[in-house]
Amino acid sequence: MPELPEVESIRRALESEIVGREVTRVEVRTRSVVSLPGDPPAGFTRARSNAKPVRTTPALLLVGSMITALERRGKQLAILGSAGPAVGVQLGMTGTLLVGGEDRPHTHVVWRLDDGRRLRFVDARRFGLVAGHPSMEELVRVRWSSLGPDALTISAAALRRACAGRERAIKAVLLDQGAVAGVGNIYADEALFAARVDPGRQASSLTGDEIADLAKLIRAVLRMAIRAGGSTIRDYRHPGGGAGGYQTRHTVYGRAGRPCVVCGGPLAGVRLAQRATVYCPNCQA
DNA sequence: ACGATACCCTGATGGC
DNA sequence: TGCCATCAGGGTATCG
Repeated sequence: MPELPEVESIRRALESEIVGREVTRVEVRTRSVVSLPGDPPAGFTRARSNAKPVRTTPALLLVGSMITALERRGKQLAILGSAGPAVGVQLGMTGTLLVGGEDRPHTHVVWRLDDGRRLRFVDARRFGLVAGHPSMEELVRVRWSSLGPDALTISAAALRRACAGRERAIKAVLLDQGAVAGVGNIYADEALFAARVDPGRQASSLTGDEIADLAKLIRAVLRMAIRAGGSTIRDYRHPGGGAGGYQTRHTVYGRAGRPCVVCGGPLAGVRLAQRATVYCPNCQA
């Protein structure tokens, strides 16, 4: 659900709220959204849901640690603990991290902090994951090593490498986290429109100039979205509960059939890489 | 190796 | 109103 700008907005908000706080206890309410060393692969655990009793490995979930930093790569978050452990958080489609506030349904993990507040992982669809690791190095090895370069700072050269030899559509490449980390369905369409590139173009067919332009516009679109606090379409909320503001600035996402903001022609809605895709057939020829 | 598919799960929406 | 089908911002496993 949340793409890079939403995850980065959450990271920044949490950074000022919880860095420096000590975790005094953790409550795992839904074991199937938690991954710990020795667990079977995610799919297996997922299918069996809560068949296993809750296992307590509090230190790996930061109990006894002070939170020292929050890091992000693509859409992935990491919460670092002073005693060594690091917790990876993947928000999936509907996941979020909240501090304080009202209790909510679909709360799966609750960390109690030394100032009395609680950090919660809430995720209606349960596509998200909270993963405890003994160290940040281990988290990076297990969960981040397969990610491509971060989209917020992607260079033209890096995007060229991601597209080289790829016969798939450029949009499919942008959505592939192993090629470019952080772009999801909204910002893929927005960046491709800004760059005037047809989302169905074969990635390998883009010229050097087109790649350079696209890389620059991916960075620009993501930066603007972060500045606006991300896009709130359905569920996304800041850790304090507020909504983002970038959804009012979408040029194509969610606007199929409506006029293109540049040429006035009707925007096309198609299905590409199993995702709803909106583009201007005239501007993105 | 790559690309396309199925699947994980709940909730909102639109058509009948 | 109620029911059903369809659709969602994502990631992974598996198959060809």
